[in-house]
Amino acid sequence: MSDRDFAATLAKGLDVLSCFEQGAPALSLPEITRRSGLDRAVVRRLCLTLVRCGYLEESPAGLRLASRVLTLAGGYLGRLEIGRVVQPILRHAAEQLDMEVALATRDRLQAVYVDRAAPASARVTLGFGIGSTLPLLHTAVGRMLLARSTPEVMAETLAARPTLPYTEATEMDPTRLSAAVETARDQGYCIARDEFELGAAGVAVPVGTLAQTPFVLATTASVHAFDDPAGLDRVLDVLRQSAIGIGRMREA
Amino acid sequence: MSDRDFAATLAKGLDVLSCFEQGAPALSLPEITRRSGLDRAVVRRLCLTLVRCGYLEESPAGLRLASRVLTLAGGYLGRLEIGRVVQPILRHAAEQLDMEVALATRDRLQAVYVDRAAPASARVTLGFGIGSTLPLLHTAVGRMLLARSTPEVMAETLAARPTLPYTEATEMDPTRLSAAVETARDQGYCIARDEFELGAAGVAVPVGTLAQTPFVLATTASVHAFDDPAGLDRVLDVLRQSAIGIGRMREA
DNA sequence: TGCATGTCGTGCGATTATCGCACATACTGC
DNA sequence: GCAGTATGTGCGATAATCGCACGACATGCA
Repeated sequence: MSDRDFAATLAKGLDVLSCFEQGAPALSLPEITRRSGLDRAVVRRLCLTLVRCGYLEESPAGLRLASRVLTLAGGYLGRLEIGRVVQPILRHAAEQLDMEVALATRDRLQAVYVDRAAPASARVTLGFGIGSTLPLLHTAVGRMLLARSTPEVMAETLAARPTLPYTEATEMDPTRLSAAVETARDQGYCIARDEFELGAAGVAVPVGTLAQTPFVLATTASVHAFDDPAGLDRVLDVLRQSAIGIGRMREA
Repeated sequence: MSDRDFAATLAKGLDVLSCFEQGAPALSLPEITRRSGLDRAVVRRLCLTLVRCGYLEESPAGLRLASRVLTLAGGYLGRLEIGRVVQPILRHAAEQLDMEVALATRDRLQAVYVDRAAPASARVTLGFGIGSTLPLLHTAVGRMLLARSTPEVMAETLAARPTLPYTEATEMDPTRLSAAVETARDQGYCIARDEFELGAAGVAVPVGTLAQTPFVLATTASVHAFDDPAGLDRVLDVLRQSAIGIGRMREA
C-alpha cells in the first residue's frame, strides 16, 4: 500500500481476529484463510503471533478466541462505569417493567449489547448478552441507533441490507426502512415487532447527549407487550428515566 | 527480531491496545508512548491504524477503546454459550444463595470474570462485571484457578507477586501463598477473606473437566458469610451443582 | 496401487513496509 | 523569550514481511 500511516500487518492481524466475531466455535487455518482472503502463509504467521500474544488459543478443533478479549472488553466497560453505574439502573428498570432491559451501541453496521439486565421473574433467557450483535435495520435498538447516527452510516447500512428476510414480517423496502428510522428520530423512540424474530417486540429510546457514538436503552418482550398505549407509555417513562441516569456516563 | 513466524508489527499494535486494558478513560499519544515503550512515530501510526480498523476512537481527551472490542468479546462469550446456558445457571445459583455468583477464568496472570449474576435482593453492586480482573494470589477465585493451572503459571505468578499488600490481611509470604493454593487443590474449593478487599470474602469451586484453560465458579459476600460450617457446606453444594451444569460448556 | 484433494510446515529471494531519527510547528505557563 | 510538552511528517537505511514453491502427510475413491 502507499499509505505510510497505515500498518498493514496490524490491520491484517485484526482482520484475522474479526473472523471469530460471529461466535464461531473454532476455526482451522484454511478456514481463516478463506474468510480473510489472505495468503495461507501469512495467516499462519499472524495466528502464531496472536496465539503468542494471548488473543487466540489452540484447541483440538482449531483456533479460537482466548479470554484475553474479555479483559480488553473489560477496559471498555470499565471506562463507561458499566458495572458501577449502569448495571444497577438497568436492574432497577428491568424489575419495574418486569422485562429484559439492555443498553446498546453501534459497532460499524450492527448494534451491540453493552449491558443487559433481566427481571428476577425471567425464567428463559434469549441468549443475548454483552457483546451480542443485532441488525441495525430490523430491530428497535438498531433503528434508534441509526436515527442518531450520521447519514453516511445510514446510507452504508441501507446499501448493505440483507437480501433475505429474517421473518415473514421483515421490512425489505429501503424507502420504508428509511421512513421507520425517520419516525424513530422524530418521535424520540422506536418500536419494532416480529421483524427480526417472530413473536418478539422491542422498544428503544436514546441515551445521553449525542456523543460520538450513540447509545440507546431498549427493552424486549413478546409481540403484544406494547400494544396497549398506556402500557407503552409506562415503558417509555421507565426507559427514559433510566436513560437520564445513564446519560451521565463517562464520556471522557 | 530473528523469529520469522512472528509479526512484530501486529504484536506492537496489540501492545498498544493492551494499554487500555485497565479501564483508562482516554489516553493521549504521549501517554501510550510511555506505557508501551515504543517509538512516538510508531505509536502514532499504529493508533491511526487501530482507529481506522475501529478498535480505537478519538475523543476530546485522547484515544479510547471503541465498541468493537465488545463485539470481539461477544464472539468469545457466544462460543461458550454464556448467554444461553451459563447465565440461567448463575442466576439460579445467585437466587438460591442470595449472593453474587460469578464464572471466571484466567487471562495471563490475572483472573477475569466471564459472567456474573446477582440476586434480586442485591441493592449495591461492587462494580465487578464481565471482563473485570482480579489478582490470582489473593482471591478465592484466583487461587482456585492457580490450583488448576500448570506449575509454570504458578511460578510466574509468584515471581510477579505484588510488593505492596492490598489490605492489612493480605498474605505476602510466597511459601504460605503456595500452601494456600495447594490447600485449594486438595480440598477442591477455596475460601479467602479480607485479603484483597477488607470486609469481603469469597468461595470458589472448579468447573468442568480440566480443559486447556481452567474455569471456576465463585461467590462473594461479606466477611463472615462463610464462617458457619453448615452454611459453607450449603454454598459449596449449590456452587458444585451449578458447576456440573456449566461443565458441559462447549469446549470445541 | 495410483491419483486427487486437503492440510500443514517452511525455506528463501525480492520487495516493500516499517522503523526511528530528524526537522518543523504550536501551545502552555512562567 | 524560554523551557517543556504535544503534534505532524519527510526520508533513508534496514529489516521484516510477503507469497511462491517445494516437500510431507493423511484421507478417500477408483
